[in-house]
Amino acid sequence: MRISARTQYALGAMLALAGADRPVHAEWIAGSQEIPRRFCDNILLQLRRAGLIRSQRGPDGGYWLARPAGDIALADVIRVTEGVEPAARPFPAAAAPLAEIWDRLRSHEDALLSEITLADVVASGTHPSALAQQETH
Amino acid sequence: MRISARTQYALGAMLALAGADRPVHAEWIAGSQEIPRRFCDNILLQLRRAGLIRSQRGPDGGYWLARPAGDIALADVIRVTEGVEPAARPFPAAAAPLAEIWDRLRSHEDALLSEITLADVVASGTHPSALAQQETH
DNA sequence: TATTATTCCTACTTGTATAGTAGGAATGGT
DNA sequence: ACCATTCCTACTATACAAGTAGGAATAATA
Repeated sequence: MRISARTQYALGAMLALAGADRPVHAEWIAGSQEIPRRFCDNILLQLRRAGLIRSQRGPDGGYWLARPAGDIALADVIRVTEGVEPAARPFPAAAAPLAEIWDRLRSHEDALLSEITLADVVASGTHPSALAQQETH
Repeated sequence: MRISARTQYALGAMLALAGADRPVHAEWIAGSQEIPRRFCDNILLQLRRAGLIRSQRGPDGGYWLARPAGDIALADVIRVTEGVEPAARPFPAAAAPLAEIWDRLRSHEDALLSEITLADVVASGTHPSALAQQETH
């Protein structure tokens, strides 16, 4: 389970937005999440194009979530920054049974990341037990 | 869950050895698993140094498993080829709750790959149901 | 309308890892 | 002596990740 810096930053930015109650500047996001300033711009742009956040230009502009934090899963963010994987090269027939295992792992990962929302993670910051319950249902 | 070509090949090679009942040549392993010939050498060398396989030089030399296929987990092979991850960079404090999630995913992955052995995978080639039972105990 | 702060966009640079290849030395059977 | 094999170091080429550069577009404010 590879997590690129880009993805980590994107999730951080989304969590920052989830915790804010009004539009915030890229400057502030970058600062609070320790994201290199211009790289942050770059990532926010990508998130906006994907429809996860919205923005306003000019002084007193900023960014905010396009949907409530409870409606955005971690997987939604990750899919954007990691892009869609280029369909693994043709499998050596002899090792085919492994494919089933990779599939199982991928499914589990996908299920978990799809059911945890930004709101869950924000809540887990204050209620440390919140996330622990996620896996059970 | 990233699987490099190297790891995929290494697992293929190990499965090939698990299915053989006597020492086999790198030539044959490379052929049956569609591994580039010299890259295969390279990988077998790494597996031998890690103690997973043994070898014999000269004509009629070859490779074989160092332990029974039932005693070698997929994770044993993967740890060798993927090396040990270089301890993720310091975490932006603001996104700390994510660390817990990455940990959970990694643990699950590790548990699954540690309990499936080469023998299990070989068996699943003939009994397609064999692998499906693994996750339950 | 000029100024200024912000988002927006393309393209570039640089570092690192992956996927292999090259050339040959060492070994062991015949 | 010969030959097939494993063994070993080092090299190359490509792709991707991480981040930077330069500036255009937009919008509030004076």
